[in-house]
Amino acid sequence: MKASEQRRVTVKDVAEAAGVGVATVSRVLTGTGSASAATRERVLAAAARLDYRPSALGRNLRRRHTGGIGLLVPDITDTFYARLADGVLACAKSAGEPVILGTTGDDPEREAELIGSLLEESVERVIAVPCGDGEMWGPAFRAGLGVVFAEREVPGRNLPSVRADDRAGVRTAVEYLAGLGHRRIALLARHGQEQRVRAFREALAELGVPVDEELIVLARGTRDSAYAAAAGLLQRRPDVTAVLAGGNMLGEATVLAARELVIRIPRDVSLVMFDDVPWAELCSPPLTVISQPAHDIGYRAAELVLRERGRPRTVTLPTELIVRASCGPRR
Amino acid sequence: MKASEQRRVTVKDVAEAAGVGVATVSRVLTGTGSASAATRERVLAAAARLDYRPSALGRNLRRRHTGGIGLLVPDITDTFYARLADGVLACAKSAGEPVILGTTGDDPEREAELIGSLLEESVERVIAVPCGDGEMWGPAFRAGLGVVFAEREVPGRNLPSVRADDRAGVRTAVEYLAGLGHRRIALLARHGQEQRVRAFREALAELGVPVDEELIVLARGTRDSAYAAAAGLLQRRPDVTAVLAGGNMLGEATVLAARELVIRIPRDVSLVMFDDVPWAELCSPPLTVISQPAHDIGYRAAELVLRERGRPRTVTLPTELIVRASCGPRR
DNA sequence: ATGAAAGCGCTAACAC
DNA sequence: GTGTTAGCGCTTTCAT
Repeated sequence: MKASEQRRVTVKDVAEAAGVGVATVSRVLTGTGSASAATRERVLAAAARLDYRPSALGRNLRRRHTGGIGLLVPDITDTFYARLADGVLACAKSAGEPVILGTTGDDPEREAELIGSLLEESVERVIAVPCGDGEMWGPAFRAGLGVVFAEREVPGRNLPSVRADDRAGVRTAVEYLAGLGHRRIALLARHGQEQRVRAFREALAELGVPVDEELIVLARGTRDSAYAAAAGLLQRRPDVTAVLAGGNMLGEATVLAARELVIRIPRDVSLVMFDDVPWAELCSPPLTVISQPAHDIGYRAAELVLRERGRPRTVTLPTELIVRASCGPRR
Repeated sequence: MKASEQRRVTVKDVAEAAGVGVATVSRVLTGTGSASAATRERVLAAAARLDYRPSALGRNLRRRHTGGIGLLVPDITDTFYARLADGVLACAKSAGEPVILGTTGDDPEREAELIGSLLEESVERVIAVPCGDGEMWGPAFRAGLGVVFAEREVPGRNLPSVRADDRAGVRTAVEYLAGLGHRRIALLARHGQEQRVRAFREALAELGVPVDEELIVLARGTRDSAYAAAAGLLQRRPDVTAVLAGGNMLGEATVLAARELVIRIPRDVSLVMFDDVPWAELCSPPLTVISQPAHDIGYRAAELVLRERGRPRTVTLPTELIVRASCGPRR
């Protein structure tokens, strides 16, 4: 007998074995409706004896949706998103829901494709770090999809999202740097993090530091792009005295580029990195960072998408400045 | 009109719009059977006009299985597994299949739970980094699940798996260390990496270095456990002169523990870490590593599970010693 | 080449 | 309290 010929145990089998109708089995197993203690007992026993596992396929088709959660991140290789995913998984686990993971590579087209296949799978809840301007979310909403955005939000519409407090984080970093005497501060950010760019401009303005647009450089979410951005900045503007890297990959790229160009941190340039990662402490020099609760962002997003369908809430989580050794006074 | 009241466009709608039967629509869309060029045209046009998306639910129920791939890793926060997952995603994307991610935390019980829910979802292909002795895989095989193991394998049974060449990697590291004059070499490994432990003993034996069992310490797959293992080893045996960390988290823990105990690397102890990660180069000192093709492991595993059902193959990928600055001659 | 009809496994009306 | 029945959306014989 080949393994592939195994017939699946179904409600019908259980019903037969327990001497009841299929509906009763369904009721007992899902906890819906009522059943006498005696029958309940018999059904449970039969199910256990046959090692019955309800088919999610049948249930989902009937209910016309999947219980699962779609999770869309730019890059699972970036520890920030890995931690975020971990948070989502932790919450989904307690709800017993499967998580379907997709990576967008920060490409709106890929994002649209992924949304499409989630729709095909009848997934009705998704957590996403959106890229692009959010055009592609139209079909999703029309299909009744419950969406919670994480880390970033889509401009325009007012949609549920959970994010770190970028404004406060950037502001804290800039104030710290300015307090050390820095004036030519650069910002390295990813596309889609306009929030941080805005906050950066504001913080500078409030401190009376003129905004030099050439010192704000945007990168895509790949290591190569991050490196190019960092190296380009450092070469083009050797007068920068401090840089704020808007993410751990950007921070990594900055350290690498600086070494390559024999620019010493913090003697020649100070560095503050967004997102605390384990290696920040191991780095030479240990990096001063703005830590973000990546895990919590994921967890809260999952809570929102799971339990608060419809209520568009937006959650902002605090960041924290952790001073280590990558910043010094203005040279 | 509430969004949730949207009725899904079905084959029936398309059939009606195209003036044909549902069977024809199905045939045209799946590419099965035959249809005249004219009808094909009409069906395609109707489908496009109605923005029809076939429901995976219906199809899967009918076919009695899901196309998706289950992916089980110990910890998505560990960059090795994140890169592995990335490889799986890359391959799954080209096949258009969704990936369901679950984390086991290296806990056999959790692993069993996850296998169970994959079975409920009728997933028929899974890629897993197994933990435990593989008892829990029995039900999976009985259900006809196609499994490919990654990074580790389950002892006993001969099952498809793709792994880095641990034997060669460990051997290379040990030879390198021995060549530097080291004799009291410790190994930090994870449970489930018995392969590496065995290779370690063999390599030592071949070089005529006596095996000191106290110098082989096993940890669970968490940061805390890794730190405890590293710190414990370094404290208990201040005479060790070199350590081989069997994974990036173990390496991280070793650097941290060494700093805490004011043990200098490489002056006091040399360190070789399994798995090259971006921060290895940024670390102080830059870490000498045995690099592993994490992405490829995932990609190949996905290829195997997708295209080579049934043929139990086992793939071994090469590792490479990358010398940086964390090793020195025996003090 | 194409349509009608039979389910896949499940749940929710609806009867009793 | 419990059984019967009608689908959910799709693919696949089986006729035509």
